[in-house]
Amino acid sequence: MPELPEVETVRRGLEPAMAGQRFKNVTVRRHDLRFPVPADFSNVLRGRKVQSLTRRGKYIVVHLDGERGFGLHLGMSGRVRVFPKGTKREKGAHDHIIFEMENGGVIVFNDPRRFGMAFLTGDKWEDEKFFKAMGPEPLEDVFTPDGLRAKLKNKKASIKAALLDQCVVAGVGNIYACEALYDAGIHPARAAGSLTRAEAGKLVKAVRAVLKRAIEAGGSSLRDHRTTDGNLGYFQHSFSVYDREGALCLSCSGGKKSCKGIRRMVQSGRSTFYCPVKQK
DNA sequence: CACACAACCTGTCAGC
DNA sequence: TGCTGACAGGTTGTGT
Repeated sequence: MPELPEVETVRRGLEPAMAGQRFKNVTVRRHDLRFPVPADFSNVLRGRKVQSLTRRGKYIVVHLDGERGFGLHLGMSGRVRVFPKGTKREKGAHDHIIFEMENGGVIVFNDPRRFGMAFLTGDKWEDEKFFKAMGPEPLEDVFTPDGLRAKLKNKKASIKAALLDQCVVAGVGNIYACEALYDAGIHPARAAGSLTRAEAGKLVKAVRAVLKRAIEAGGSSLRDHRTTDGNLGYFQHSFSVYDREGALCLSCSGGKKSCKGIRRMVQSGRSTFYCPVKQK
């Protein structure tokens, strides 16, 4: 479920439920996520007030009053569900962390595959190892064609693989890498270092546009993506190429070009979808 | 160093 | 209906 747009959607759903509130109790039902949840996680949070929530790449960072804070990552299958006071909380088989707030609200972190993470941060959360080497936020001004080009310089790996590298740009995952390359008209197998200045410009624009659209749509993603109130995201109906092998893309269905449709290939172990006519 | 790939773990879906 | 295998949004560690 979770690339940048989904994580941002979760952050927005979490904000009203957490910000300004104190943790009454935090229960870690399983510590064995991608990394062990710190043994003192609950104790550090209990009684503390949440100041604000930010997102960095695919991570959510919760800032506590005073010092410290904590981070969450949804992995592949993580979900966060908010149950305001008075709502009935259905229990799930993979509810790993339960945050009970002083106002009676309950927030549940659920993650079947347990690729997700929960960790404590110091006062300077940016110093955390997860954020140290992370690339620019794609929706901020720091993400520029020249900056991107500099990162890709001399890279022999494919541009698709490079986009998945969180050091190159933060928050882009498999779906939006495919979608952005399609938008920019760039073939996913191109060597990353071979992009021209103009192509880097197109790609920056495309990444931004695709992510923004997805956030506006309430976080996409796959059939089972849910927002914090349990509703389905609905961007899944508007992918251009992702998971559309064999179909004609918008640009080919309109014209008279002979195109056999969207193709699927595997790059560094992940599915890539692309249109061989539009993407060069 | 840079890159490709396996591993982590569970659920779902297509095919037989 | 039930079984098996392929595959799934991410990240890290290992091996070439």
